[in-house]
Amino acid sequence: MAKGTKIPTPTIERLALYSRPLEALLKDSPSLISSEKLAELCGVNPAQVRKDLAYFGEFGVRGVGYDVKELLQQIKKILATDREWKLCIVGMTNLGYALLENENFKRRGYTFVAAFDSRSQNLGKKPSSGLTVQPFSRIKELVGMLGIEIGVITTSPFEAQRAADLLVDAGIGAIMNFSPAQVRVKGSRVVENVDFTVKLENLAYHLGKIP
Amino acid sequence: MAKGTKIPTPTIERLALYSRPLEALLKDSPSLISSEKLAELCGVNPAQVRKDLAYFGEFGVRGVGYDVKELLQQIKKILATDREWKLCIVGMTNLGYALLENENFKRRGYTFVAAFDSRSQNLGKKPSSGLTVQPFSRIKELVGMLGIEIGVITTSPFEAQRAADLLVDAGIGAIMNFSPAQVRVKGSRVVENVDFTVKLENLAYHLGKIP
DNA sequence: GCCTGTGAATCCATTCACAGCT
DNA sequence: AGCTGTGAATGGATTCACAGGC
Repeated sequence: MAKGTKIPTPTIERLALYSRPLEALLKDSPSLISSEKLAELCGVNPAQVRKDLAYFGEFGVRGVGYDVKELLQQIKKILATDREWKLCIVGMTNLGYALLENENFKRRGYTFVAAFDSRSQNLGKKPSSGLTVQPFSRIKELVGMLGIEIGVITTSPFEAQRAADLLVDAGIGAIMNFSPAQVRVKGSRVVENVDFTVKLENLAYHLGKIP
Repeated sequence: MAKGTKIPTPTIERLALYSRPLEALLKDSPSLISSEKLAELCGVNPAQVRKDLAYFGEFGVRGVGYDVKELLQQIKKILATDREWKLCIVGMTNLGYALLENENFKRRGYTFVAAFDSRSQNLGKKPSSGLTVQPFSRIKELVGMLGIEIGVITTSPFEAQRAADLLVDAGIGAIMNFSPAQVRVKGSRVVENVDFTVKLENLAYHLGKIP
């Protein structure tokens, strides 16, 4: 596969998807898996699996399949999840707290090293071992000092844009926004808007049509 | 636009997106908006906005634009969010608790009427006014009795499939799964898998390529 | 003149089908 | 024989560009 090809976003998201069952299969042996088997576990098409992987190299053996352990390693390398990432949370809402303590994040090497809130009554609290809630005014200083790479926004929708601006100004690399307000940033920074009321509304739409 | 046309999922998700700024614009007057303006607020293409809306009718006036209030009403009707929906949470993790108390859900008419957990030490607690945590064994009974339409799974990945099976068996209409394990259900039930570690991994991928 | 509604054109992603390797 | 890697074919979704109505 030619280098420099633009990789489709759905492909990246599926790579993450593939890694879940692979992790579970690590203990099994023989640790080989076919594209058909993996596809079934993830609910996708086998050709899709092969094409996704082929963007990055030839990881399989024709007539045999993929080695589970090696494939997982390769995927982690591609996704850059073979190392620790430093995050901060902005907005100590219940959701912010839940993410801070989230086992699935920890397990994958996403570590929260700072927490911010704008409401003075929340400052100084310790929602997690070693973390003290800091005011927005310290975002710039701490993002730089601690080398924070990803900012997670869990404020109310009204504060989301301000939070994003502060993070960008602090030189953050990427933003994940959980508030139901689209945030816009200048430059080529990476932003994921994960508004899950949108997903709920998709469910409501489908349910509303049936009865 | 012909009736019976299959509506693309992205269109539904964007309709939800459009409704956010429209709600904020409700108080303004004159309460008119052009596809271009709305598109800009949501970060999409103006033609996209018009095409999305055209699937469902002619809501605008040529040469003028869309009436904010009426457009919002129409969108809510399409998405079936002009009424209350009854939900339950399965898995009283931090995330489960955060969703239960989530203002954005409440504001949009999504009401949690039951909460379940499998761990006996959590049973009987009252995470929210009027709600008592119930064992999995009561899912079937309560989903039927309370008329619960949407089940939200916030268990560990290891319990997610069992939770889904129990919900389906109880006759639930739709499932939203927050655990990082794909759940599969038989039949035509609607399932949304909202694994946000997948989104994080997308950010990591992009960040990993830059420096 | 202005902005919607929409066929046509383009772009992107998925699936098929088979050549190629073990 | 079996399963990967991939060009070709298909299927969707987005964008363009303009006709149509205020």
